[in-house]
Amino acid sequence: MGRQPCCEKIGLKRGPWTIEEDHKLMNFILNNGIQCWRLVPKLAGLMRCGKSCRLRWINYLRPDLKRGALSEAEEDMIIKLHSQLGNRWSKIAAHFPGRTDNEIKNHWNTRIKKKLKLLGLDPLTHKPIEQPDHHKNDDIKQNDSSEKEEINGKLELPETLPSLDFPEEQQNIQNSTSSSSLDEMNESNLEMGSNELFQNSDTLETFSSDMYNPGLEDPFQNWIGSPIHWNLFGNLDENFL
DNA sequence: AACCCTCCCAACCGCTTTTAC
DNA sequence: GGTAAAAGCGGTTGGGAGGGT
Repeated sequence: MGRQPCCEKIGLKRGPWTIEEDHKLMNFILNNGIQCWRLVPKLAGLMRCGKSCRLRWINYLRPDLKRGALSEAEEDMIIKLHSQLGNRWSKIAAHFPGRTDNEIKNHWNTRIKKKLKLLGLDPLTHKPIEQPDHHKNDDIKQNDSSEKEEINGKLELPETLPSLDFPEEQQNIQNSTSSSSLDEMNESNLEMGSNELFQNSDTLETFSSDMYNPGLEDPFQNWIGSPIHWNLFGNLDENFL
C-alpha cells in the first residue's frame, strides 16, 4: 500500500503556468498569506495541486527573488559551499538571498559540474579525478590542449579555481578517502550551523550581505524589476478577482 | 528551409522530514 | 509514542530556444 498522492489529481492542470494562473496565485497569497498549501489552489480558484502552487511561488513568483544569471562570485561560493555541504541545495541556497534551491541546483548540474570536470575535479568530492594508471599520462597530454581550449574559449573559466580555504580540520577530512567521513563532516557542519562553520574563512555572512545589492533594501524593489511583465496583469483584476 | 543536436530551466515525482492530533 | 497529513527537498525529465550542418 503506497503513500496517498499529495492531492486529488483528477482534473488538475499540469505543465507551464499561464499569466492568469500566476496572477491568481500571487493575488491570493499577497492578500491572504499562506496558511496551508493544500487549500491555496482551492481558495485561489486554481486547478493545480498545492505542491505545484508552492513550487511556483517559491521558484518564480516570490517578491524577493533575485533574477538574472549567477555572477562568478556566486558561482565560486556555490562551489565552496557544495564542497562542504554536498547536494544540500536548500542549505546552499540559504546563503544566497533571492536565489532558489532549484536555480542553484540547475546551475550546478548544467554549468558548474562541467566546469569542474574540465578542470579534472570530481564534482562530487571536489578532488582530482583518478586516471587509469597506464593511460594516465597520455590521456592528460591528449586532453590537455583541447580541454584548455574549451575552457578558455567556451566556458570562460577564471585563471584559477576558487580557493577552497577550509579550516585545517576540514582540510584533513577533505583529504581523507573515506566517503563516510565526508558525510560525517557534512553532518557535523550542519549541526554547527553556518555561523560557526565559516568563522575561520571569509565569512559567508559577509558574503551574503555584501554581495546582494545592498542598495536594494526593500525586496519589493527587486520584484518590481523582475522580468515578469506586470503591466500584463493590469486588466486581470476585473476578470479574476 | 529543414533537420538535428545540445543546452537550459521550469516543473514534476517520489522520498524524507516536520508538524498536528 | 504512534500515525497521518502537510511541507520540504533533491533527482529527474520534457520541451523550448538556439546553434550547427
